[in-house]
Amino acid sequence: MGNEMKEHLLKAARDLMDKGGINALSMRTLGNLAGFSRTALYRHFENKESLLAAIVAENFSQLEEIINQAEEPGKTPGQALSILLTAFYEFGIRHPDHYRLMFSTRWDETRHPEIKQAAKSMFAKTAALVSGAARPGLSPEIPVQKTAVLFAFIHGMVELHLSGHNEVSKGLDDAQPLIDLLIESMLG
Amino acid sequence: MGNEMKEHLLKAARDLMDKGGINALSMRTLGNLAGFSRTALYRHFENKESLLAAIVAENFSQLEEIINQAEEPGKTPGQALSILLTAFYEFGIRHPDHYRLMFSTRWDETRHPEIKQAAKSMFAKTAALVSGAARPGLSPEIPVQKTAVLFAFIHGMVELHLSGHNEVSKGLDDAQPLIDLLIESMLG
DNA sequence: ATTTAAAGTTGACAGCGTCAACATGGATAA
DNA sequence: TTATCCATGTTGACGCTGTCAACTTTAAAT
Repeated sequence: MGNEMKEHLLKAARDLMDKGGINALSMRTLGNLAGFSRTALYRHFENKESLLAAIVAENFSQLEEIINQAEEPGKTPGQALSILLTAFYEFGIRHPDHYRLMFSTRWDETRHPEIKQAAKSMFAKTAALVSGAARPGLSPEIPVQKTAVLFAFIHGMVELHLSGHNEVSKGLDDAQPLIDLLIESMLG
Repeated sequence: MGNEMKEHLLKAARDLMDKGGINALSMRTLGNLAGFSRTALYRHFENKESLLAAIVAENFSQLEEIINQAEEPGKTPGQALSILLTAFYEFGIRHPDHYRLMFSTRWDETRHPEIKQAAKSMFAKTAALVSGAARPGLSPEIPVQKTAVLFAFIHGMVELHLSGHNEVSKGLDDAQPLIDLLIESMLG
């Protein structure tokens, strides 16, 4: 089964990244770590980009699952949004290299449609929550705009943290008040 | 004068980046483009990281200048904030590789203190505007938190745009309403 | 004028992604 | 059963990268 081999390679690639970051992941060392020669992977992945794309696709599934699990019943839309954004932020903090691979890379939409679709799906889920919190009679594009603001905010929070540029929030404990402040401002 | 040579090299480095992006900037081609041999630069910059750090330091000065120029008299703090964030966003859109170098890279605070200080200076300037818009008697840490939210938001907007992950705002025209929506929500 | 230090050059090393040529083995077709 | 073919894996090679060591040249300082 070729799929078995692919999964084996993806697992080994994750081990390399977990140990030494994105720079430790080279096609040659990956081949060796997996117990093959330097170029054996090229029978299973066209090139490094497609290997990374496969990892990213897995990550998006994982992130979507985390977000779904964070959903608890009996919450107001505002509380649900807070939980969602917090889970998103925590994912970024805990998996820096994977997060950057997912969101700081330009994934060609035509070459990697699964990735773009996963991102859109997450956006839609968030937009639904925002719409649920909107007062009836509100202009229909407003929730989409608010969702975009929330997404840009939480993504910026993660990126600033990962690059050490965040002068205020040093971790999740500091980020939580900012998340809630924004949600209150936008939905209150 | 060694400084002359440094400036010449930095100028050539910018030309390389402008023409072919960050990947086109290699020490070897830079040396050749500047009219020297492969390794001549190493007499002026310790390594590639310190060369990039010098470029980034220049960029921060440039960005600060742009932001200062965007300041117009006779504006409310909300309007001034909108202008500031818009100028920041536009800078990121117009200089993708430089922006990523500035904000998507972990610049060691002890090794490159100028860079960290430039970022803090920008943050402080923004915080002053937010404080100016705050109603008197407000808890003093609230403006700082609001500033952090605004900064994360605008940075996220740029990053999402640069990586093609922004499902809503495709450019400045689409970003402007989001910027103003957030400012109204936070300061209104 | 002699010493010294800065600046520039060439050769080399280890690493990278990736291609071409070749070997091997197992499934498939005759 | 035998012959063919294709998927898989290996080795060698190319051109690229950052960077160091050794050497030469140039200019300044004593």
